[in-house]
Amino acid sequence: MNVDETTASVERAFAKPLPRRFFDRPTRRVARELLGKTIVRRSGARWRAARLVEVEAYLAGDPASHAFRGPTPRNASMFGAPGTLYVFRIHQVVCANVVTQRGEAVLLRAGSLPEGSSGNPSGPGRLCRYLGITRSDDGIDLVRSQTRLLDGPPPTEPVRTAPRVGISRAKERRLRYLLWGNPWVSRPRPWGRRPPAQRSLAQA
DNA sequence: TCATTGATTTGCT
DNA sequence: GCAAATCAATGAT
Repeated sequence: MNVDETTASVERAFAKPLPRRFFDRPTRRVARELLGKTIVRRSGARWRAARLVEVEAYLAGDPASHAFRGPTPRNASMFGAPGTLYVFRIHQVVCANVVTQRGEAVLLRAGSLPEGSSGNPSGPGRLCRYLGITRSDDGIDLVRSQTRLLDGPPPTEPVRTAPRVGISRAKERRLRYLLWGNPWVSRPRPWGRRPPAQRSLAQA
């Protein structure tokens, strides 16, 4: 889905979300392939969308995962069907994950804005704030609800991995996936002071 | 019931 | 770059 599309074409795309089998695959693969996909939230004729530019994988047996110690009231939706949304609160902020296989999920860390939209979806909390995701969205089905993931053209930027952000355990695992050079990737950005290529600025 | 901790963000130095 | 904000889920007592 592209940034300058009309509501009509959003509706068309909305009718064909990523199928459940997309999510029911090894989590790292889903994470990598979620880059460039678009998350859309619709309420009536209004909609908001972001093209994912940064995610993190949380795996079974992963001490950094909320599911590491098994199901609890908070993480229950991580054990739901593939394509379930897992929303949790951290400090004063909510973050959203896409459930893949049982007890595993992909944290949505940052997106880029459709042309003409304003907001700041650069960061897990900011992305949820931009999309209007709240705790009450925990457990919704991304295949059938008014919040969906839509396919799109493959990213032009290279996909790179990096250590995950803000965790205290399993810090060394490179389970953060991002579009290299994309200005919407949240901090810390793995490239330096300046963007690695002018070309990537066109992706904003 | 109590203490600890955190998949963040913001603002200040 | 670093620390404070701020609160509920979680695990320990």
